[in-house]
Amino acid sequence: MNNEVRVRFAPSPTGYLHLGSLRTALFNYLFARHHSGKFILRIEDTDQSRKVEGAVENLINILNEMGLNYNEGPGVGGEFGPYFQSERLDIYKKYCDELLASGHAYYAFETAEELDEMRKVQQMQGKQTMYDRRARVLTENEVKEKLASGIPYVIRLKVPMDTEIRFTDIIRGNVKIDTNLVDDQVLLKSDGFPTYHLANVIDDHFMKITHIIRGEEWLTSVPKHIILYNAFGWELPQMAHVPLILNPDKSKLSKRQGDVATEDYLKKGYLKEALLNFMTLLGWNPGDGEEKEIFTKAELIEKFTIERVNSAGAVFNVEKLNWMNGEYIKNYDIDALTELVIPYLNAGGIDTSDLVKTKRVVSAIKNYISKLDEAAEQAKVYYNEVILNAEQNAIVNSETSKQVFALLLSKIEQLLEISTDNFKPTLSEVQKESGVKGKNLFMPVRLALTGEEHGPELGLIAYVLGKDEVLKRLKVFL
RNA sequence: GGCGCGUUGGUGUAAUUGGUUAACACGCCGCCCUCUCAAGGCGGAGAGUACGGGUUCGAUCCCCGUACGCGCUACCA
Repeated sequence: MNNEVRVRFAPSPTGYLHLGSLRTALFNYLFARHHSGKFILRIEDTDQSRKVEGAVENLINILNEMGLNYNEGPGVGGEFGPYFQSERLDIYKKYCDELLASGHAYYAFETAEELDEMRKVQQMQGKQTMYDRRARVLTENEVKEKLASGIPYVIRLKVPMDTEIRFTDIIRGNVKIDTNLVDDQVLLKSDGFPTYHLANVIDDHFMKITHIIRGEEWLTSVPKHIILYNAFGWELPQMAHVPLILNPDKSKLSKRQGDVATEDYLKKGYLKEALLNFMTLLGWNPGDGEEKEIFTKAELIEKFTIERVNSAGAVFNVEKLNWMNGEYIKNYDIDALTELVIPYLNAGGIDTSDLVKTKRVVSAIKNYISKLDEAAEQAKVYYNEVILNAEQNAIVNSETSKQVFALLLSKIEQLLEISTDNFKPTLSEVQKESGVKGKNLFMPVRLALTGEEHGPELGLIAYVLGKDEVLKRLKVFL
């Protein structure tokens, strides 16, 4: 139990689940399950100015919908809560005071305007913009006075000078950064809330996180965290910074260039299994020359290791997602698929009250769609009323067409039921006996049954319509 | 600008960790199937591993430099 793996997904509630976050959550989840460890959800809601109504609920819903169930966190509890940072303010305060007392942090009183001014000057001088650590020289009495007079303050980290922080990232290997380049980060804001850095370190420690798996954008702030761990005398968890997901132009995946919210993809009819499979393979592969690409969640859990996560960013390729989603649709259990497809058919104005027919339709279209929102368009042909234009009427009313219809009719009447297999042979018989073949044979039948010149193979159409409906439609043109 | 990270066909990834005709998938093109649009089957083009130097009998793989891309550089996460 002592060596139990504990990882966390710690999003700030922005209102939707970004695909990049989804993948981070996914990697954490797979890692935890692979090691029979715990997957924890912690909400990083320390930025009061960015609060979004309902964001947390939405986040939890999507996580659950995606099947990334967490062992501890909002709603499920756990012995290391609370799991909202906004409910842990007293903890941060306490440890910040400790830092102050041990000389690892200090008070600073600059206003936002003063800091802006400072940066502007630095910029003009061509210097690096960072806090000039001016408050470090304040005497104890000066600090006391300012505090007493009620001037707003922040607490900053006292970064040790002239040294180098080295650490090992599971994905990136050894990284080193000169501390002179590390900012005296604000730890506690003037509103009493902690910044990410402070809250993160404290929470990870008390929640006994063993592995920090998060986005690459955090890599450069690791030194700040290490300084904090050292100041507290706490053991550093292992770290793995996963690569970013990119737009086709290689910039960080953004709203401007398409959908980035997981819920948008779900809405369009990407199956969660496919999305999970695809996202996992973006920047990871099982190695060993494995050529398979379709994996069940259980397989992913079994094979997943963070060591094999790539270090380079990966372009999000929707085309491939479409293909993979199509594969999942083709192989999905038909009853389950039908259930999933029904809302999309209804949205397209298709009446699905006849479940038997609906299921036939779904089995007919599943090979032809790559996402569920294409279902209605594909299914339309099976619900069409047959309305023909002049040209099409001429085809249907030709001498040979009438002959074909009559023959076909008599043969179908003898069939017990039309199946996907027996319709084509029946047509072949008609061909032999009537001498009509090719387009002259098929097109009239297609038009009579669907009113369309294009569409799926006739066997499929006849099967979906069923014997009675086929007969009915043929009789119209006799 | 500074610092950090990265770089294998258009895209996602392989390559028994220094010895392969650099492989697979998506996409693209062609053929077959065929009444049509697809699907499916078969095949093809496409990288000499960003570039330049090393180390080595031998580098996709190790080292250095350059270029390019991305990230960070907030009292946001």
